[in-house]
Amino acid sequence: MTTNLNTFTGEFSYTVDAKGRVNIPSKFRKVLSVDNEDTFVITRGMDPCVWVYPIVIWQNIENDLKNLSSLSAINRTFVRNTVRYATPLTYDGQGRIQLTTNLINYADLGKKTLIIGMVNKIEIWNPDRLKEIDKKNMKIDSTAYDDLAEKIII
Amino acid sequence: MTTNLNTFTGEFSYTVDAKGRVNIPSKFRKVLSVDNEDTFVITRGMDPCVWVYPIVIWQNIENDLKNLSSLSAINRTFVRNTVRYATPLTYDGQGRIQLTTNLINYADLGKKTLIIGMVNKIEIWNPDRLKEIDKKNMKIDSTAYDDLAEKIII
DNA sequence: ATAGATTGTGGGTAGTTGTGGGTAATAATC
DNA sequence: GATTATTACCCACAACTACCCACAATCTAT
Repeated sequence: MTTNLNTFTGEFSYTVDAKGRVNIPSKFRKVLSVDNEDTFVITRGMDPCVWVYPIVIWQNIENDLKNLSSLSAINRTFVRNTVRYATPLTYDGQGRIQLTTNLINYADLGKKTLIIGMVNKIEIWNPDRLKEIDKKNMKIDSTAYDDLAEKIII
Repeated sequence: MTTNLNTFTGEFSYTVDAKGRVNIPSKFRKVLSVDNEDTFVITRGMDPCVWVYPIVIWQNIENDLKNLSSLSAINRTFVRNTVRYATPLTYDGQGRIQLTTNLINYADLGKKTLIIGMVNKIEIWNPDRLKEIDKKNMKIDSTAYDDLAEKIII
């Protein structure tokens, strides 16, 4: 195996069927480490899209959250908003996951979708929504990347 | 089993029936470890909602409370308010728990409820009360999350 | 180039889940 | 002790979900 496990790159276009199922690209399923047992966690993205995590990656987040005391109001809000829309699900024999209506509405998903590898997670987009965001981001001054330049060498 | 035991995520909407029963989402019942013997402890949340713990998790909390010295007035108040409204209960053949009138009143529960997985516990909300809290929390300065950001990478 | 395997998409069916209500056992009240 | 209220357990049913099969399009390898 050459490729990194649980690491996703590339863009694919797929359809959401009448039952709310989408295919996870076979390239992504192939790099899923076996301890995931074919299971992802889907949740709201920070942008209007669906985020899909391999479950073993998500469990690290859960474990961190467990250590936050509920005596603090900020902690409670943070935990609630983080896990509120998160659902673990296993893909079926054809490699599809069943989306929740809540997330379909949030990401405004129709029939046509774009599935994008985001290194440690996957994003599912309505192509139109993504186009809008892309247009908005064109205006970002390139100096905005300067901070990142210190952290990442490309 | 892939998913963490006694770990709850996601948001579900359910109804409280005329007898004061609510369904525990089947996804939550499935991740309950067997040593709970289908039993939860319900109590007042710190927010205006009902908290539902797997009984084995609650027992850990009780043990922590035992270690708080009653010499301190704050400790005494804290212990009293924490355990005062706590009731263990088992779900019926259809997966429902019977709420107490005390907690229904406290959380102002009507027919429609939202059940939210909060990792190590479950919250039962009146949707309107939650909307209010959400609105209030929108105003939280985002710097308030900075401390959390250092502990948790999403 | 062709055969075989894989992949994406659609649909059917049996089992599960959420919700309502009924009845018998238990507890509370007078 | 008799009567009423409350709780626990059971049955019913519609809606939904998980699982299975089918098939065309694409890819892989000889």
